[in-house]
Amino acid sequence: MKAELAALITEALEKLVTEGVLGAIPDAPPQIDRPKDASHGDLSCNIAMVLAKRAGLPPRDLATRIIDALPDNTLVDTSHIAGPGFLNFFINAGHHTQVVKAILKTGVGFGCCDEGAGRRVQVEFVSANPTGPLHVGHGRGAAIGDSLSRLLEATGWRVHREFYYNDAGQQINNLALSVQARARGKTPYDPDWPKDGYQGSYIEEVARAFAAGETVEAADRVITGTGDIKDLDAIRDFAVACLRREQDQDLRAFQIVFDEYFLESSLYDSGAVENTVAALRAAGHTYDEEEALWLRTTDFGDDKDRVMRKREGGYTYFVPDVAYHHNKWERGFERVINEQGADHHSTITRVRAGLQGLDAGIPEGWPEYVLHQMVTVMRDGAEVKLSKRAGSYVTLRDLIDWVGCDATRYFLVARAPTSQLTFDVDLALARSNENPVYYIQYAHARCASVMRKAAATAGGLTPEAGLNHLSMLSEPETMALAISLGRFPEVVATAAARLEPHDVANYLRELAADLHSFYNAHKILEAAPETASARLALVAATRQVIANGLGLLGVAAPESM
RNA sequence: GCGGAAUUAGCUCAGCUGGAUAGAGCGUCGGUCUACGAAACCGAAGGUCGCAGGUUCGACUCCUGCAUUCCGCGCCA
Repeated sequence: MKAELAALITEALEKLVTEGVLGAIPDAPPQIDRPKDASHGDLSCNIAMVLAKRAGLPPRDLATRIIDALPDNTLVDTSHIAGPGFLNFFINAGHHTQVVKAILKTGVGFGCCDEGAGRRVQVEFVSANPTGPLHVGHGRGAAIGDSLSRLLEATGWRVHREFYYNDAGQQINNLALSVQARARGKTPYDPDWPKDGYQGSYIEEVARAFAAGETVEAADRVITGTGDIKDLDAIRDFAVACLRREQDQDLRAFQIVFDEYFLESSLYDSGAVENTVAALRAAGHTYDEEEALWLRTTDFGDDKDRVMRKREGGYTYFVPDVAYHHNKWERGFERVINEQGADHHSTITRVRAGLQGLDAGIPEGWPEYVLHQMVTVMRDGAEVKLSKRAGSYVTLRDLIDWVGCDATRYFLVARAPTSQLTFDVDLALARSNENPVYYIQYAHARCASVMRKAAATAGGLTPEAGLNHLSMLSEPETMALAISLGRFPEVVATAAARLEPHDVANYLRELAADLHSFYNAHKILEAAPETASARLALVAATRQVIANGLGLLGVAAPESM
């Protein structure tokens, strides 16, 4: 609807250009807003104020000229000039309700567009190292990353979901040593417990399984424990498989599916790391100093240069990081979006600097990043800091066990990633209007219930029949609901463009409120037949949009609760 | 000290990339079930948008300082 109006206004501007009132029309399409105040119409435009100076006319005079130049159309009922020069448009009521037809016809596809045109985007998220169960921070990353992926798919992108992990570094070594110590019957309280060892009780389970010779099947590997507690390599392989399986289970419980698990070790095996170093050297961005090899990242906006190869010989972690992202580029992803915790903020400059240093024609702002802030968990009015199994942090599994997958996903994705999140367990558990996820799901179930009732009634009331009587829809609550339904495609497009899934959550809250208001104000099935069928069509359309929206968040849309 | 994020109603948060009288939910107060789902609805009260400048027709939004909170700042990952 916005686009239609923008086109009309552009046409009017073109006419004013030929009349010599304006020099040239602006490059960008006119900005169309939805005013908060209903008396300002359905849509408004600020173009007269924007162009007033260039036209050499007072904004209100220019506004008059624009309105007069507007071509004949069926979209706009009336238009007014208001305030300093706003154009306010009242849209024909029929246009608002026609969206019901479009929704029922398009179904699950309503809200989607082809902005991405099948281009490929990779979304990397979670990327937890296999040293323990996923914690709530990973959960936030999982919820945001998956929802982002769904939004991109809905807007025409081909999405590749990827999970990257370090399967060979010092942290993994600590993991192996911890398991070995547990296998030898030691506890974290013993004096010879490994330094920086992992203390959670899950380590004990791994040790027991290894000793018992169990076979572990994870999403990307299968390993059998040898039981030889002196063989650190065997323990390492087994422990990694165990923790990967643990995380697989967490992700499955959270309804997240990845297309690919990418191993850091593969970058060494394939020679990608060595090739990256060689390329950076060849491009002349490196130098030797104090027996180490440095990358001149300050050439690319970093505040100091970074070591690539340490004095003792190994590479620092950011070298494989650069190799990994070069690999992503070579795989042909036009866009790459990395969803990470904000504590990894400093890697952005380094990775981008490394990629620029390769002189491979990679754009400066590539890859894109979405960073989320910390999550704290509140229960019974106090912060929860410990988990039974993991010890030092609250796990994603804890949250899912406490409040369920739907509420966990909704709460973790409903806030802007940039703001710190307090997860209120008691609120997420509440089965009342305190709880937004149930509020939205209830709206969906309510629609489904009305539809069931209609289908079971002898009168033959169907949403399809209602499509011929949409003109019966007229009351304020009814129109408000129809208008909200019409916003959905804009919400999806904006949320995808800004990489902000929480827009969808907010929209659904508002849509559910509109549905409930409508429902309480007007009888549906007991109205006169034509009105009843039209309202039933509106309800069916609402159910569809709520289902589509919840789908973008990875939250279920129950038929009954 | 440097970099990033945040600061909006008692609480938790939105605010459509600069628009009109700053919005929700919870909580508080007051109403609505012989009713298609009351897990709902309707109404009321509640604000110096952290502070101070600047940019312009117009600032919660952009710029510059300052304050406070969180996160980074390793030849760890």
